[in-house]
Amino acid sequence: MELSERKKQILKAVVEHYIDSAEPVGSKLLAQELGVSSATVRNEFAELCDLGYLEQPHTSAGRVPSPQGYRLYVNELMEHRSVSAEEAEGIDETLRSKLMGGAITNAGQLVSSIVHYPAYSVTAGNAGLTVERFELIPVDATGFITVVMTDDKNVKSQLQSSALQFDAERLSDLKNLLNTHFTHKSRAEMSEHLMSVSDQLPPELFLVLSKTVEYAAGILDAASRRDVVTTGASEILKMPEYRDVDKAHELMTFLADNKEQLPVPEGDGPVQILIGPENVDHALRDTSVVVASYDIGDGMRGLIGVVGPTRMDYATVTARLSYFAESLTKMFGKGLPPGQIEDNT
Amino acid sequence: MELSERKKQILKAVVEHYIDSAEPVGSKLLAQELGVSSATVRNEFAELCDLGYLEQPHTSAGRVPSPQGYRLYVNELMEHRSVSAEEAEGIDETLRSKLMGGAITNAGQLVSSIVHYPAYSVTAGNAGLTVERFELIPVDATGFITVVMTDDKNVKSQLQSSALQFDAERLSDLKNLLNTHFTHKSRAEMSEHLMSVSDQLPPELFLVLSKTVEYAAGILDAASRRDVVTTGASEILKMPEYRDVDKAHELMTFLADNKEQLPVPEGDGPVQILIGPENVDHALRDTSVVVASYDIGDGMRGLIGVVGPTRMDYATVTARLSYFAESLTKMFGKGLPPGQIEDNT
DNA sequence: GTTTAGCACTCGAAAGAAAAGAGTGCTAAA
DNA sequence: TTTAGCACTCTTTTCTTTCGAGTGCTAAAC
Repeated sequence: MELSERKKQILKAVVEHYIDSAEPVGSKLLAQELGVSSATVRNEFAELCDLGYLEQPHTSAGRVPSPQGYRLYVNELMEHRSVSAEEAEGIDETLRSKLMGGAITNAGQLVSSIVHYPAYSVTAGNAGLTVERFELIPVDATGFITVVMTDDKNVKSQLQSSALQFDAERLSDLKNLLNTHFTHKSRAEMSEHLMSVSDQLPPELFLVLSKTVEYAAGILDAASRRDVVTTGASEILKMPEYRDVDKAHELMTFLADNKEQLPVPEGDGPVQILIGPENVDHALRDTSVVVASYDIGDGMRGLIGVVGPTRMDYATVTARLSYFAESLTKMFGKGLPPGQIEDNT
Repeated sequence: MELSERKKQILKAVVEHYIDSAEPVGSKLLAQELGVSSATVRNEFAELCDLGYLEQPHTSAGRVPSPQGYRLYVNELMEHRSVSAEEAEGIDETLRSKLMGGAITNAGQLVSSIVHYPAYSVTAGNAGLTVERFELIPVDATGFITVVMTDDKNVKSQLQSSALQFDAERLSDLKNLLNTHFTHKSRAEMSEHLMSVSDQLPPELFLVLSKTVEYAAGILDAASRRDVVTTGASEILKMPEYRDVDKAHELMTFLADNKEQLPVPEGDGPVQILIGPENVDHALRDTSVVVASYDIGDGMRGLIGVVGPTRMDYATVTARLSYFAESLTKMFGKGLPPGQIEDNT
């Protein structure tokens, strides 16, 4: 059953008042606002309660939106705001100054400072990554530099030393071996192949080879790992719902220790909203999460989320977060050279 | 004036009781413990108050150690505990499992989980670092890999592209140019030299050169930066002194936003303790900080600190922290290959 | 001279009582 | 269908009271 126009109006008003006061909203206030009597509003309240859109903390308190109420608000009632010029300027400025050659993992921190809720940032793991090319550069008698380029054109390198003497020729042989047999292979295939050549090589050489391969495997591992970074947890202490230290503590330790369980929706829309009990995780039962994804390039996506009480300022958060995500995407799209966006190499 | 033996004993007892109860300690309790009457203890209390070692929150409460009292306790009275076998095992285990190829910046997190106070970790900035060697590896017509080895034998690399065509010879020329004029130079010298050659080179070549030099300069910058990472801030919410949300909030935002101001003592001893007002920073006025430094190798030192209320369990924290720092030093000393201890390359 | 028993006193914390106030639900009239 | 009116419910706030731990001081005991 579709709600009457007035019921929607009332629900909207309740949600918005509650969002910025954190106090149950009573009939008198809305009566004034709608130009009807408080009794009328009360009747509507009662019905909205029956329908499950509102709740009352106790008999003689005002009404509070239920999760279902928030859901309706977010889906239909909320005015989709876009960021104001000043906000946009502020966000751009933040991005410019803080992300300059800086780690993508800091994205969460920036968002948190923009929306004033805790935020998290998920670096998309690239599981299918392989090595495109090995390069070995002699340094001295027993050491050389290993350079590994992955097929997303990232380059990592390390100094490697071995007991074995390596002249240029030998190094070149090793390099060829690596490039012919260990490129464009998955982690598992690399290990497998390493095993298979273990008895065809002199043991010292094999040792060096395996060290190099392990280094490369480590790079692939690191790239496939989905890293979650949370920031701004202390923001929640400003909110009345977390005046209760125990509640605050619960959420904060969750954000610190169980961040891997923060929602990572398989996205369709640009911004997704999870309200209270819609979160699978029990610890997030009375928080809401707003998540946006952005394009890193190479078809890969990063994810940023905002966590807050169900009484979250959805309109503002959604607007800022999606603007932020768009800006990030644009930034990457503009084709910054990989060396500059590459995270902390 | 030297305190009498009994006064010391009483002070010690007050500190230790207060450390684990967070309640002012009364004369009755100590009377029982020392085998004297409560009146005697009260007399001693009064004198210790006059001398500034104890304080009373209000007339009819027990006594609480003053910062000066803690100081005396830490300097003379505290039994310097060493970690138990189980603790040592636990710490070693933590180190082994979590630091495997892992970031040194996580040291703080480990310490925090070991001592149950917020912790911070400072990566020692190496300001005098220079580039030891450049290496350029051709990839395709317009791109090459830049490899930079610094004089601490760390190697970083990046893919660089340019509008200019680079054949092997030209690349080799560029490499020689870099290695002859831009190695073993400070950041400033590099920039300076770059300026001075700007008109002696064809502009396109100069562009590529400067990109490369800037990349190297960025690496030196990053290495010289003193990074501070804080973790475990939520630990404070367990402590009675931070049941007050506003206090907790103050400290937490300080740990999140002003971590650069956390004390970085120019160390002499292995572990340093700063008690309450001994901290210069106002926000740390009623917290204590315990800091230890560890050897990274190359003569460089890292720093880990623990932050907590003045009523901190100094004996345990000191013991665990110094054991942790020693273990870290040993780990580095054992000569793990640079590639493994190198932070997130 | 130091220690101890005794006792009146202080002050915060906890418990209880009372008042205030916001908001409701229901009924009956407009 | 809306509204005014009114009794009722609960929380919040405030004020008092009580309770008790702990003190400081004095005078006696060791």
